[in-house]
Amino acid sequence: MTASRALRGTGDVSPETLKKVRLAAQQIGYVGNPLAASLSGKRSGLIGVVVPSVSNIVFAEVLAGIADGLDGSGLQPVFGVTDYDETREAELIQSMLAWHPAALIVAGLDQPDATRNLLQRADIPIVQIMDTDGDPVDVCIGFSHRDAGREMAGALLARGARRMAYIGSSHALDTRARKRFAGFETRLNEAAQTFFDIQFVDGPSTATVGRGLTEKVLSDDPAIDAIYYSNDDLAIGGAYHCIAHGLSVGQDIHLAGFNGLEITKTLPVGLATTLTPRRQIGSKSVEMALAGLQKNAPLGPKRVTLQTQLLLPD
Amino acid sequence: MTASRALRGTGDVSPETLKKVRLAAQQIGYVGNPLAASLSGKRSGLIGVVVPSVSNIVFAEVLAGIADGLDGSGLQPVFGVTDYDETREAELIQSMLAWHPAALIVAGLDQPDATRNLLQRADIPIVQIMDTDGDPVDVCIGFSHRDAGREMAGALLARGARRMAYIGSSHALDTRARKRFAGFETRLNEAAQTFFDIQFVDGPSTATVGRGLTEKVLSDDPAIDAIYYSNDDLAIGGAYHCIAHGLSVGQDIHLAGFNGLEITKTLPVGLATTLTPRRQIGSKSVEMALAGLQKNAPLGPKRVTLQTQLLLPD
DNA sequence: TATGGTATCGATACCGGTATGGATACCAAA
DNA sequence: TTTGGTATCCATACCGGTATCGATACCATA
Repeated sequence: MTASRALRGTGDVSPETLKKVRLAAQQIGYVGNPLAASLSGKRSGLIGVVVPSVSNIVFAEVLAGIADGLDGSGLQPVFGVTDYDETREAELIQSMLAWHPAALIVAGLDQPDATRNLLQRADIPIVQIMDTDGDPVDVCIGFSHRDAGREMAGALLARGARRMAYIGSSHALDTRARKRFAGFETRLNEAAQTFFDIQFVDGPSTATVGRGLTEKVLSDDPAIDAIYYSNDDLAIGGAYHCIAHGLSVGQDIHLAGFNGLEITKTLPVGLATTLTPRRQIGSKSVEMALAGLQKNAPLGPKRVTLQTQLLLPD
Repeated sequence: MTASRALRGTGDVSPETLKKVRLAAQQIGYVGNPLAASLSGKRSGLIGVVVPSVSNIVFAEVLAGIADGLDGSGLQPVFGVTDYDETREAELIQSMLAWHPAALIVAGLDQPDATRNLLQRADIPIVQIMDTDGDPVDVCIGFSHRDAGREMAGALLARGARRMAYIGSSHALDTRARKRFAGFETRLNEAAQTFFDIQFVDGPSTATVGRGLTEKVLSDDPAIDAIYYSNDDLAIGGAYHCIAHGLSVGQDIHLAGFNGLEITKTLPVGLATTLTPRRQIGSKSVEMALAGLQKNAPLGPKRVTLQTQLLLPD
């Protein structure tokens, strides 16, 4: 018992005993068993992370941020991938909770009620990330997709675009893309405009798909002068189409993506996009989770909204 | 005890008892505590994953493959990110092992001896991934970077390239990039050739950096007729430079990357690249780990080499 | 000297499962 | 009837820590 206290740095151990214990531990190469510690103590050493995808660079960067934020905390991240499947998400959360994690980080605010209840009952900090348009179970951090969509619409209108099309993920799957769409459309309506074409992607959003749909949209209606894509991958495909067909982006047509991927920065044609603080969301979400563990600490804000940054070509 | 056996499906439970137990469990909403199970039984429910980076899409896809392969196995993946830092890697592996995971998946074959010993002593399946040029601690799955480099060199030579440059990650950090470089160079030497310029990237490999270094290489020596990049991100930057400057890729200059990222497929200029089976490495590595857990199972191969695929523009 | 307080330490009881080796019951064979 | 085997079930002892509380020693104060 004294040894346990000594190694953990909990009080009630004399300096000399502490030294002796440390030395002994060193010599026999003692390594604590966090499994046992988690089972015994109230505090568990695991933190659950549930994201819809990792092969998407956006969530990968969130994971990176989480790993970063967790550095030195002594917590190990356990992750699960839902593949945008609500059933799978519920199962995953179930099985994560069974491990009695110290906290849970979950992407999105729009879980079905059953899942929300599950989270609520868990009685650990629940940090919902990537979105702030809605009510968190506990706390959330991210940004407003609705505002991002609306802002981009405004920017395109300001550039003189009048005949716009949308190319994006299926709304059933990606609720955040839907919110951007809604925000964008609202702004259009305010300007007495509307989408002239809407193309939904089913399957993964890749440049290849984006290029194909861009071609389709423009051949169906060559007068289209702006396309809003639900993400940069698709938009890059659109840019490739324009490059290949000699269309002058910024003149003939405006392209707008979302995320502000590094690769859009050097693209030889101007792409509008919204830079999202993904990595920061990851690391901050950890901070919020950790803060939630301090039982006496002042309750932080329920909702942390980070700024996105509109990136427009010259 | 009987309940434990019933729920786990271990034998020695009568059909009726089994039914009763299941029903009762259902009714009280019993969820087992894998923490306790892992502490008690010899088998743990965690599997460790150590990768150098997740914000790199390549490793992100490996994680996706791992999550995929783990689906239904009842194991939870715990991950750690080393940031290409050997010290950090050793620490991470240490702390993962403290959790007594069922198996460990680690990127790379070239850990320092101390780390290898650590792994060796763990007495669980250790699956090293992404590389097969070397000796695994236990088993490994991946492909030969040396061969990939050599193959690409051959392809560029066959296309008539004679004055080649290399742009890539620092060799100190990325041992696999170094192996590709070495393979490439060996092939060049066989053809009595050598690199005319070598530019090392420090910091992350991005399209922006690739574009900048490409500009530098070509302005230093406009006669360069092929550039081998250590990955597609850099190569895409090179492609952007060429597009922006009206260089005819495939004629004036050949560009070769590595990984076969989706986005290179629709790039409006022809980029040579090597498609790597990242996702498959992830899922197969899980299979190998799981196989290693079956104590009586026939010992699988120590080294599984997957095929890469050379993708050349028309 | 008696009393009370503080610092330090250790015995004990869990945390929630699983491995193990009986105990029990029932049936068939001797 | 006795013996032995099989199918089930359960009591017990851990797994490796931590929470809790009592024991001890030592010092200062009355």
